[in-house]
Amino acid sequence: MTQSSVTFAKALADATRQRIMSLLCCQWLNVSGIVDRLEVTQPTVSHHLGVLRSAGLVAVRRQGKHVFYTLNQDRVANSCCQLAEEFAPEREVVVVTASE
Amino acid sequence: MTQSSVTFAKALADATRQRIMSLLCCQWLNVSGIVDRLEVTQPTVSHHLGVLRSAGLVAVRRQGKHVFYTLNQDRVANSCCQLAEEFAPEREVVVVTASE
DNA sequence: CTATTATATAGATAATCTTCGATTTGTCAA
DNA sequence: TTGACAAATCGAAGATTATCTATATAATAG
Repeated sequence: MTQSSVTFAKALADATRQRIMSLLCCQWLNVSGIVDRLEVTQPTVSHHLGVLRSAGLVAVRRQGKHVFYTLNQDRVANSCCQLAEEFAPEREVVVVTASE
Repeated sequence: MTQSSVTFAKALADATRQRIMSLLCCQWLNVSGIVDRLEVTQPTVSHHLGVLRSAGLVAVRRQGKHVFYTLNQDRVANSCCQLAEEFAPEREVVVVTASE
């Protein structure tokens, strides 16, 4: 059991945070863009983004006044595999790498 | 974002619970057996087992006065894949099924 | 430089979670 | 049936977390 596997699980252990992750999954969005799509305040979104950032799950890019975030899918995929390795070692869970 | 993906993440979002999961990973253990191997009390272990049970992550078997638990690796592996599908849809995370 | 807009941080509150000691429930042996 | 042991539940204390409002910081336009 590693520290990072607890950190990863904690980062996913909240419905609002998972909704933010879904939004950031395949696109860059700035904070206001996230706020517009959810029913929580801007500081709440910033808080959750901070948690995701601490867990290393998002990439950040500043552009003028805006700060854009996106989910780091590689980190998510690898962390999922790591969890499976720890707690389902008799199964084999892998990231399929496109062979071309 | 499904309900179960939050439930699963919450179940893993505690270090003590992950330690219990490690213990139950490849063996059946009764509650006292878990208590002996950790530094927490019996009610605490029972509580965590209840959380894991609610999340459908453990199998339970009563044997006389003892109640034995083991981790359901299939559930863990599938839940990990489900998380990856939701939050890393552009990666492909799969459970490799032994081809014989 | 000042006003405006976007985001982060601070501080407070309420809810949730972890843990414990005490008690109850379940199971068996005598 | 009673006594002993295993596990679950209860109830409370303390810690952590989620959320909000208010405020501070950062960036830009004028």
